Amino acid sequence: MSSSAPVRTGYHHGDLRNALVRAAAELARAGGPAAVTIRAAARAVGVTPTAAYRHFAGHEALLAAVKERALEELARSMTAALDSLGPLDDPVERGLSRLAALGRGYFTFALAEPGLFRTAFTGGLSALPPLPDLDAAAPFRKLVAEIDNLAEVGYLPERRRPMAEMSAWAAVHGLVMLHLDGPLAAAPPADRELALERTMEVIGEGLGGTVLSERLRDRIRAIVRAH
Amino acid sequence: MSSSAPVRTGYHHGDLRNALVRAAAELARAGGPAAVTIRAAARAVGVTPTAAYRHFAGHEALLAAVKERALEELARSMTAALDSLGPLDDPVERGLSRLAALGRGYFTFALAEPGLFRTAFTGGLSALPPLPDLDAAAPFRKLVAEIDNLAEVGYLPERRRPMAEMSAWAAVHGLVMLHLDGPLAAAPPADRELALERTMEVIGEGLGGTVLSERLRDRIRAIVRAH
DNA sequence: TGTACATCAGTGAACGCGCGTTCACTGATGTAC
DNA sequence: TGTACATCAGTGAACGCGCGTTCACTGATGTAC
Repeated sequence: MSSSAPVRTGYHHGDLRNALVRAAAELARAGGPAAVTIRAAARAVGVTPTAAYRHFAGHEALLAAVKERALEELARSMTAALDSLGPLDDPVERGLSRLAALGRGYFTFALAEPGLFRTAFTGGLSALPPLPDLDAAAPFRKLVAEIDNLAEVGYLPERRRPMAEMSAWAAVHGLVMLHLDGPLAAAPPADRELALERTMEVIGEGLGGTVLSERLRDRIRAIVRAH
Repeated sequence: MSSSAPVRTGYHHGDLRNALVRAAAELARAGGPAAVTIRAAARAVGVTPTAAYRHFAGHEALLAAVKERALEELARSMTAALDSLGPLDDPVERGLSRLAALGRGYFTFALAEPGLFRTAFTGGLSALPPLPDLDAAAPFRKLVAEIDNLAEVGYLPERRRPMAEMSAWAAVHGLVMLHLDGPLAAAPPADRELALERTMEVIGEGLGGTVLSERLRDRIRAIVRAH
């Protein structure tokens, strides 16, 4: 009944750090970045705020831990979308499909878990490491891998390779913003799906500088639609 | 000397509402959305916080006024970029050039006035009206006009028209995010320019589903580079 | 195997902060006659 | 042209809020001998 009343055994918690991060992540899920406070997390765990300072330098450190967690969950959503793809022989078709799946996974997570998504990217995209070591962030690492593959496979000519991951990330991330609190927030579902579909097409064609075949476009559309 | 000491004549201000919005906008410029408070704005004008309540329902109303102002300034930056374009005869070349200029204007404003930009879009893109009446926001209105033109001119086939403005906005907005606090924030200027250039190319080619001629690509690149 | 003691992980009370907002008020302005 | 009075636009003091953070402390744990 009193699922909100935290029960704790004994004086020592044993795993307080993790418990606090977990609790803080739930706060973020429900209320976004502003809901992540040391006091609220401690309250949820059933511990004094002071106790949190044994495990975190301060509020900022707790928030950073939550952001990391949210980023991992985002990466999992992207992986899930990738895994739901059937096998494909043609390498270009396969590569473009995987790119579209990544975008779908990103988008789906953002709309399903706006609180976590917003928390991951509160204070801008500062949760992502600077350009040289972008691979440190799981979601970006996945994207870079697919873009690299698209280059190897010959779809992305060398001239078009630089910054291709930035354009792709930007388009999908921006589209999420448009949906989360923006003009598309209240749009009919059909419009929203169409917006994602068109954006993935634009990316697919724009990156390679290729006009996609009808068949390839259909594939992308199918992937984007199947959530 | 004491430029920060607000001097006021008489008991009645005469134009307090505007003075407060102006002051709040300066706070936003310097410190982003969090710096916009009723108390700080009143302080800057040299008036009691209570006085602000004669002109604004509360903090939210003041913030909304600042957002509006910031959006207008953004629109002006976009217009300026448009105006700096030379005359062009070929309608497609002209249309694509204008689209690129719009993107450049958006980008330039965001990087030059991060505080105002962040304030305009704090709480997501909620400063923008919902889809049906997007034209109410000046920056979006400009974008839609150019996309419409691209359709009229025959560059955007009917199938590709829907949501084209969303994809374009998303890509540029997302790219700005990547720069403002993201992985590109500390990147070398050459990389940052390249990212914008490539993104505008991807949009240009991806929207129309066309491979741009070498000449057209050069034009876009030139526009993006000339800030 | 028992005990002394250092160390670790919590408690409880309190602080200051700056904010948004409300209250009863007063000085300035303008309008009817 | 002067005056009474309604109205408007400010003042000044105070509230409560929830937060982050610090202090001196105490209960629990584990290790040396």
